Amino acid sequence: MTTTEPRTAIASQRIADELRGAILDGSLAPGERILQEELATRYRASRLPVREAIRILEAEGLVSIVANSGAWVSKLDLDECVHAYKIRERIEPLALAESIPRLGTQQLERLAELVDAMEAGTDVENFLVLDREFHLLTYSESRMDSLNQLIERLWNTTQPYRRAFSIAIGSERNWMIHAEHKLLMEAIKRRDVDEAERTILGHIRRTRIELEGRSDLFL
Amino acid sequence: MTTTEPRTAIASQRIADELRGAILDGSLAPGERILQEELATRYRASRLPVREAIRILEAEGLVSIVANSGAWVSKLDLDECVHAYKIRERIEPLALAESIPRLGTQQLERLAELVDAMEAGTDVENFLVLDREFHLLTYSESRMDSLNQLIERLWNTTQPYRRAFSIAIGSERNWMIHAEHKLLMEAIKRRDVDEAERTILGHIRRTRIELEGRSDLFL
DNA sequence: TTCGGTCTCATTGGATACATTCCGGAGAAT
DNA sequence: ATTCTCCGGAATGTATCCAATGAGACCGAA
Repeated sequence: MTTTEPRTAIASQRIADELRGAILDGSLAPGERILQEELATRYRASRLPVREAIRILEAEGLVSIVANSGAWVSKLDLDECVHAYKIRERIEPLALAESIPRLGTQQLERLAELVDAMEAGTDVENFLVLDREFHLLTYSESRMDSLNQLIERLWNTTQPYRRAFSIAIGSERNWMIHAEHKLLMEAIKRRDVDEAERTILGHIRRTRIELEGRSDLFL
Repeated sequence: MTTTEPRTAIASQRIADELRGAILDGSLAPGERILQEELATRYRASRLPVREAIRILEAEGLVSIVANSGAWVSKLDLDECVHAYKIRERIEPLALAESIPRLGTQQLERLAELVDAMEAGTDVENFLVLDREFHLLTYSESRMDSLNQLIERLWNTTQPYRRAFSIAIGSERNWMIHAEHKLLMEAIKRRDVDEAERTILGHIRRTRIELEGRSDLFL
């Protein structure tokens, strides 16, 4: 027993996790109001842990708090979403470069599985889950925790818009995404860091540019 | 009156600001324990706003909380500090590139003032303040709020170590920093984005590499 | 002497109760 | 009719009290 972590999921954390899940899976849409009292009754707790949970999510960028007024699920406008992608263009290549040398065979196999599953499936929700796991897995061995957390935060805040985008384009242009995923995976297998960095950069940038043309997704 | 911001500095925010200041100016050293009760009496508030303030700072990475145990001022090891610099190497060039085209004459003048003041002064605390203002000012017109906040967070968490480093090297090798600042400022004045990106990247990277040789600063 | 267990106390986590702030609507005056 | 004011209700912010967890000291036995 090496870890002395208190395993007690303290209420604030638990509630924050549940709320985050609800936002990511789309149950709570951007712009939706968050009532402290409502959450308190739903999760069988008092308002205090709820408040702390809301603060946690605010720090992660998933919730916006206005003093003396209330909290809402964060709503990005097109610009803010584009900004997130521009940041991703810069930092995800770094995570990839640090991670590639340490990725093991099992992880490479899992990447291949994910690519196949994405190509086979047509369900949007399923694609979102697989795509996320694929990319985050490529970064998983970076040994830069703070960086990986940062990346995950960026993915989280833009998740609703990735969903809207995926639904909007249908499975129409997905062949390009699949091709890029394959290129990326091949570069990783060859441990070709430079090529992998270029590929992920292009992948994110292309997506960003497509996004910039779909301002209709942001009301 | 355009802003409808509630001007009421609610207690949690106020306390968070004071605490952040205390950490940044060195009054609270990394590793130091944070007692809720003590802060409560010091800031004439109950423990509740203090708790929320601590959570806010935890989200910013300045404080570490262990459930049922307490809170401490975050302590980075050498690796974590190096990671922060590696992330900065990737994102600060972006902020600079976005900001340069929009920097105005007044801001360019202020940059020149800061460079001169840094060269003239010998006081470490003063240098830290000026250096920070200089760099953040070069990013100030990026119009990417989330990016600028991210950069500020990275500066904040590494501030104690920049202080220790500055003290350790004395004013000995500062001429190189000053030279880099001047190069950067010249590139900005010429609106030469590429050159500016290269310069800031090199500036951060060189500092990181120097830092990697001073593991003694981390106990 | 050293290791293990228990006991106590200090500190944090949570619940309830109260104060404060903000928003919207009704009503009156211009 | 429009605008200003005032009031009421609802939701948030804060304080106080209680429960629970963790750390350290003290004591006892090997």
